[in-house]
Amino acid sequence: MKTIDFLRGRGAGAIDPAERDVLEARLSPPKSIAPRHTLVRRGQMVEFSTLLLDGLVGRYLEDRSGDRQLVALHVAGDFLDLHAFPLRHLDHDVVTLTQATVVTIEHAALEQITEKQPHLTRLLWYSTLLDAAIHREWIFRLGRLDGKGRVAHFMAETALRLALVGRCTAQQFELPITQSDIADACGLTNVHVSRVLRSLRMSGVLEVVGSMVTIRDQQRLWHLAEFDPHYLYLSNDISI
Amino acid sequence: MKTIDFLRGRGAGAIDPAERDVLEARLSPPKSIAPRHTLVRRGQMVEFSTLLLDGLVGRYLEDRSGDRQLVALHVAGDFLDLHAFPLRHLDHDVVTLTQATVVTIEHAALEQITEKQPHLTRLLWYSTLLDAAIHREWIFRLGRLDGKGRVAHFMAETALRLALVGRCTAQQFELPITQSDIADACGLTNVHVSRVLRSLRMSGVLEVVGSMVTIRDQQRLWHLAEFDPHYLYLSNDISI
DNA sequence: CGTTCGATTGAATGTATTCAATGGATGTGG
DNA sequence: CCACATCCATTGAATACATTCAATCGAACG
Repeated sequence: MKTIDFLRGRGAGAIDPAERDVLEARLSPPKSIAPRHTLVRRGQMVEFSTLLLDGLVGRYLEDRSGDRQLVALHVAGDFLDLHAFPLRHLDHDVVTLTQATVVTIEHAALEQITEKQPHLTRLLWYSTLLDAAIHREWIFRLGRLDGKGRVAHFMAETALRLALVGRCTAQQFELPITQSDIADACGLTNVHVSRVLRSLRMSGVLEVVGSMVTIRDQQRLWHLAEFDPHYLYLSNDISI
Repeated sequence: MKTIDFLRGRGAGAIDPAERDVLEARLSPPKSIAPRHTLVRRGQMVEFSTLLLDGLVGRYLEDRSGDRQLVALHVAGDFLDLHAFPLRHLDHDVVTLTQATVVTIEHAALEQITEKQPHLTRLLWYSTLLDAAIHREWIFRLGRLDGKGRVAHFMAETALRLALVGRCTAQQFELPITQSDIADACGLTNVHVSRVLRSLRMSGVLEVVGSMVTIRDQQRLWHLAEFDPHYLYLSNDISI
């Protein structure tokens, strides 16, 4: 079995092989999940956490009228709900966007790790703080950027995070989600996302054909997005 | 010295007196900080974390033109930059909004705690995850609410968090910050915040006189804000 | 073959911004 | 003590941005 992508490319004091073994030994066998399947519902007590091996998963808050705000998008290597270990239950829903492959780890096992493996514990903690750093950047995206900037920022971030786990090469990546999903992430309507993507395409910044995204001009994309990957805490040896 | 307000009113398995002693024994003497003073700058390596005893502190991301997006507002009892312990440096600035009183704890001391005190470690972890939960709600606020809803949501959250630490009684609280600060938090201009506050005042929902905020109709405030305090992980015995 | 879903476009509307001007409150130096 | 500057809040007018509503179209699916 392929080594999991957990924390791959991140600046944290690397997870050492022994720790990786400790973690992997406690993981369930991989499981495949259908698209648009709810893994964890808001408020539900959870006894285990889920690590994403492949696919895309979203975390959602719902408004009164049932419209969803995407508050996080997860790619391979991300823990989806490690937060639920200290918190005991989540304040939001966790839903697959695409077909996904996951493994789980019991909270009892995580508790053992916190008792016996302080360094590994700090790495797990660290990974939840990366989520928080990304949350903050999403606040910035929504609070300070217009539609074009928001979509550009979303794409810049997603490309980079996918690149870290080998899912974006030569400025191209598969993003098998709808324009409504992008709208949910960017606080826009699907109609406006359509117009924004056209504008990005027309100006030669970025092209979406089917589910394949191609970045044509990264410099302008990053400029539009006011994008600075600092917040992703990449290791120094990652070239962008 | 008054017991610190850390995790007061939260649902976590309570911090027990022995643990509280462990923590308090390692805290520096209290220190007073002037308003608008930068405590931690983005990217700066930090060797200690800061716990807020009194006052208001903001965490900011800056855009290219120097405009700030507030990504978090901290009240008494909050750790301002516990994130910096696993992360080593921050992706944002930490700035006092008002006069503030803080104590610090060395990262070396926190590391010892993670080696010897797994339960206390989980509580510290938990407190950073509360920050993340609040981040998510801010994403919702910016992505799904209009100006009136955003300001209402900001006020509803702030009132409740201040109430937890005894700084909001009878639906009144001191909020000695400017309309521009509120604008920075809500992704609006100060001009529009002024209009929104007028509208909230006119409709009898909320009144701001000087730095004193009075909630006149909590039910309508919460409705406008689509506010549900679930995400604050309050203990069951907290009445709102 | 008809249905559904996602993407696209146009027109009208609404919300928030920008720019500019004003006024009150506070603080400072002459 | 007054004159002046500064900060914050407020208001109006014009503009920009995004939404809503509605219609169309192609592709995928059963």
